[in-house]
Amino acid sequence: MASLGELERAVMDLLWAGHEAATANTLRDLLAQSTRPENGTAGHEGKDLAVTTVLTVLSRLERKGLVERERGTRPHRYQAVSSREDHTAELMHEVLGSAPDREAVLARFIGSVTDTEAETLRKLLGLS
Amino acid sequence: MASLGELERAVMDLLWAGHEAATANTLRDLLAQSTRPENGTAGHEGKDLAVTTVLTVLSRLERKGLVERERGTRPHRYQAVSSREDHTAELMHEVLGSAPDREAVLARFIGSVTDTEAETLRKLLGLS
DNA sequence: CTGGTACTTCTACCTCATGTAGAAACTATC
DNA sequence: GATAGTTTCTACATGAGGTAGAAGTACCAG
Repeated sequence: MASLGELERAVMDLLWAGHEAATANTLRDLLAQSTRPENGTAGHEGKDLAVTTVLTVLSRLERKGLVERERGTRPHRYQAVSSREDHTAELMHEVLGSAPDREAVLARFIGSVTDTEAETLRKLLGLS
Repeated sequence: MASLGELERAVMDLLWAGHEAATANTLRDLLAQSTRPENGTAGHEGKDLAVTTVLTVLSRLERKGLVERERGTRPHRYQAVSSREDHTAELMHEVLGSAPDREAVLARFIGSVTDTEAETLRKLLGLS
């Protein structure tokens, strides 16, 4: 249950930006941002979607457990449940988890990581 | 372009088994195996699918670049393009690749790996 | 060579996820 | 209470994946 659609991902990108800034976005916020072309990442740039479209997507993301919605306030506030990094790492674990031979997979995985990243990993594992 | 359906995965499981044994499977082989209940992993256990169903799935897997088909021989022979481990590792890279802050993701990822696996990683990284 | 059997290709249908949005219900405010 | 913004419900279109029939193709037995 991992994959996101294009629009879903775009919305998550906005929410993840808010997550870093510890901001809970309202629907209006999101719409404003999505129209702004600077938001390259957000894909769907300036596509001028209907309000309800974004709402629907937010509901679906909520159902998927990726978004939390504050229903108390009047314009509801939406926020990503976890950071983009956490989410991605979790995804990686999901992918890895389905493998019978996890260690073999890890070996391959490590094999094709950039040098910088290998260095980072060494540090994290207390190797240097 | 990563995800596989349930049946697609089941078929890949069979083909991956063949990959280890360097065997190119025919349709008949696959059908025989899929009916065999020992093949827990294969899911879809003994579901007795129509021949064409499996063929269709194989075609789709071929289109996705996961399966290679020898068209020369009469019963065509099918085989996984890469091992399950390679494929999984590649998937992990795909997931990681979409992240802007790869190193942060790796940090989280490493944080939730079993001790044994951490040890494996140390070995792998120590050598390179 | 000829028919039957096995194999392959084409086409099709169903369901579900996702993108998209209108209609209606709701709420705060003037 | 009318109005404008917000939220919910409902709905349709498209594409992926599961499933398989019908028809075409190839190969062996006789």
